[in-house]
Amino acid sequence: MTENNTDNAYKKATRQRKSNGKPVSLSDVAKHANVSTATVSRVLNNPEKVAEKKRLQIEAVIDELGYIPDGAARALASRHTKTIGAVVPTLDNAIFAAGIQALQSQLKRQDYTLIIASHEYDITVELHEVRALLRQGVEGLMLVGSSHNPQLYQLLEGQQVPYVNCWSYNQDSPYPYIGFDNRLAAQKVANYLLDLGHREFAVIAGHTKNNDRAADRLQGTRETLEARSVALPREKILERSYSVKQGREAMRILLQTDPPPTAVICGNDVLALGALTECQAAGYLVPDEISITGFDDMDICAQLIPALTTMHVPSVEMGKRAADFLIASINGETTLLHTEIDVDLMIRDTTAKPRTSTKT
Amino acid sequence: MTENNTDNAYKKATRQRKSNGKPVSLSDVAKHANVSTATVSRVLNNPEKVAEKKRLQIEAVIDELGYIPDGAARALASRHTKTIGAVVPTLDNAIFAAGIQALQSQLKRQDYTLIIASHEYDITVELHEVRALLRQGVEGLMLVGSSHNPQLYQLLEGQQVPYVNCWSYNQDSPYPYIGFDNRLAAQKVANYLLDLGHREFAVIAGHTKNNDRAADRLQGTRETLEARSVALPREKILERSYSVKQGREAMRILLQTDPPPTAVICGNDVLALGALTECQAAGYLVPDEISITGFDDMDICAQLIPALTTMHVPSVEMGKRAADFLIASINGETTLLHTEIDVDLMIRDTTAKPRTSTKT
DNA sequence: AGCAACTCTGTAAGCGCTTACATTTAGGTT
DNA sequence: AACCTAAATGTAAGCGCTTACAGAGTTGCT
Repeated sequence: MTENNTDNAYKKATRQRKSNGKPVSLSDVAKHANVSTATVSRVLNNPEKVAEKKRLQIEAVIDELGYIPDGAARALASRHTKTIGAVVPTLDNAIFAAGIQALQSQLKRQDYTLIIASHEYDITVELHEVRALLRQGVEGLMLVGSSHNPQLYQLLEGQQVPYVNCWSYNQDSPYPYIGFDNRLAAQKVANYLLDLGHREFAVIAGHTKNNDRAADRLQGTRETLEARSVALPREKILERSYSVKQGREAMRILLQTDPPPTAVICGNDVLALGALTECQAAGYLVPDEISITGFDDMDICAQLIPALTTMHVPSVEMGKRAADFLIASINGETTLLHTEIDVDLMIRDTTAKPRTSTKT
Repeated sequence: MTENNTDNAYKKATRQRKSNGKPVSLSDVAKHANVSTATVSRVLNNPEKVAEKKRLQIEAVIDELGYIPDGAARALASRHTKTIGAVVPTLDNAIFAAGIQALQSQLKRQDYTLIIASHEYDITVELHEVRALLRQGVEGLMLVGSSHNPQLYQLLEGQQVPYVNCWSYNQDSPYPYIGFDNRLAAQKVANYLLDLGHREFAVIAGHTKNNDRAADRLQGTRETLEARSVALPREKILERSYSVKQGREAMRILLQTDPPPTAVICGNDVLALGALTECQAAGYLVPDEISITGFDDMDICAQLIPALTTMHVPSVEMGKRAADFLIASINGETTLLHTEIDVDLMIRDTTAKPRTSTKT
C-alpha cells in the first residue's frame, strides 16, 4: 500500500485529516462552508435553529470532510460529558452483565455513553474506580449493593454527582436505591422450603465479606429458620466464591455431614448448579432426596434437567430504571429516592417435599 | 439532614466545591499553594520535576480541597484521553465478558480506561458505536471478528486510531488480528469426531449472517466432512441464536431426523448445553448414543455431568494481548500485525466412539 | 411606510488544563 | 566574588468547542 497525498475527488470525499496531519476541526468545517463556527456548532447541537438551506449545506461539508467532533472540547465548553459510569464487582457474572446491558441500551436512547469499571469485590479498588470515573467526567453513577467505602458517599455528595445503588434495597437509608431486599427474598426461599416440610438445611453462601447481597441472603435464611425453630448449625453453612466448581466442592462436603441436609439453599445459581451437579455425580436424586435452590434466575436455570428452583432477580428492570433515575437526576428532576422491585420465586423441579415427611 | 454552609475546618478539609458552586479547579489549588498552575500541573503529571518540599505541600493542598482534575480539559490540552474502546456483539455472552475483563485489567495497569459498546450483531450499529467512541476520543479500539461495515476500516484508517480484531484470525488480511482461526478450530473438532468413527453428523450453528466466527466454524466443519466423504445434508444443519433454549429446540428437531445423528457439533457451549439437556430429557445417552461438542470452553463445561468436550478459546489471552498491542501502537512502537493464539480441544465426557462402530 | 417582533447568524470570551519558552534560583567552579 | 550550568518555577498561548450577546435581515401588523 502506497501513500498518496494528491487531493483528488475521492480523497476529498473521505479525508478526515488535514494535510498538516491534524484532524478536521469544527472551524475547518466553518471555513469550507463560509459560515461562523457558531453556526456549525448549532447544526450539531440545535439544528432547528439554523435555516434549512444552510443546514443542509453545512451537513454536506461535514460529510465531505469526514468531520468528527472532539468530545473533550465539547465537554469542556458545555460542561456536559453525556457520560455515565457503572461500577460492578465483576463482569464475569451473567447477572451483572444483563443489568449493565439494560442500563447501557436505555442510556443510549438518551445519547449517553456508559463507562464500566469493576473492582473484584474490593471496596478500596471500588473507591479508586469511582475517582477515576469522576476524573473522566461521568455525570452519574450506578453502584452495586450497599457496602461501600465510607469515603465514597462523601466524595459523591461533594461532587454533586447523582448515583444509585442497585441489586440491594434499604428503605431507611438516606442513599438512593433501586433494587430489592435480599434479606426478604432469602426469607421467601426459606419459608417455601420450610412449608414443604424440610427441617434439615444447609447453605452454600457467597462470600459475605464486603458483599452485602450475600450477607443479607444468608441472614434472611438464618433468621427465618431460627424464627421457625429449625437449627442451622455452623458446619452446615459454607461460604464460597461464585463458581460452579466451588459449588460442587461445597456440596461434596455437605453430603458427608450427618444427617445430610434435605434442602440446600445456595447463594446464587452458579453455586446451585455446582451443587446440583455434585448430587448427580454422587448419585443423590434431586429433588427426591435433596432439594436445591438458587438465586438470580439466569437464563440457563429453566433449561436444566431438573430445572432449577430459584429467586428471580430483576436485573434488566434495575438497569433500565437506574438509567432513567440518573438521567432524571442530572436534569434536575425530582426522583424517588427508593424504588423497590419485586422478586419472584420461580418454583421448578429441584425442590420437593422431603422424602421423610411424605406421610400421605 | 440540614444544609450547613459554614466554612469550618471540617468542611474545609472535605469540600470539593467552592462557595460559588463550581468544582475546585487546578488554579484554585495553585492559588492556595501560592504557586503557578504549571507547577500544580507538573506535580500531577511529572512529579519528579518538582522540588520535593514544594511537591508535598501542593499535594497537601490537593487533598485539603478535594481537587479532582477535569479529564475533558486535560484531554483537550494534552491531546490524550487515555481511553480505549471495545465494541463487542453482546455482553451477555460469558466468553466476551471474560475477554473484556482481561482487556480492562491489563489497560488499567497502564492507566487507561476502557469504554465498552455493544451492537447485538448488527454491523450498522457497530459502525455507529465506533463513531460514538471516536467522538469520545478513544485512542485505540478492540473489535470482534472480521465482518465489519466497509466504512469502518475507512473511518479508522482516516482517524489514524489503532485497532485490532479479536476472536478471529486471518493471516492474509491487511488488518490487524489477535485471535485464532475458527475454521481450523472447527476442522479439529470434526476430524476428532471422524477419527472416533462417527459418520452421521448434525450441526447446531450460531447465526452465520454478519458473524464470521459462526460462519467460519460452520465452514470448517462442512469442508472437513466433505474432504473425508461424509455427507452433511442441509436438514442436519440448524442455525440458532446463542441460547440454551434454542440449543434444546434444535436438538429436539435433530433427534427426529432419520437416521438420527451420532455426533452433534455445536457452534458454542451454550447451544451444546441445550443439546445435552434435550438428550437427557428425551432419554438419549450422551456420549453412548450421541456425542456432543461445544465451542468456547466456558467455566461451567468442565463441571457438568457429563463434562462437555469443547474447543477452548483463549479469551483472556486475547484480551491481554489486545491491550498490549493497542498501547504499543499508541506509543508508536512497531507491532506484529497478526498474532495467532493456540486453541485446544478439551476432550471430556460428551464424546465417544459411535455405538454402531464399536466393532471390538 | 414605519415599527415591533421574530428569526438567523456572527463575534468573541472563555471552559480547565498542558507545555514551550522565558525567567529565576541554587549549586558548583575557578 | 564572578561566572557557568542545571534545576525549578512561572508566563502565557492555546487545545476545539459552546454560548451569551449583539447585529442584521425578515415578516407582519397598523
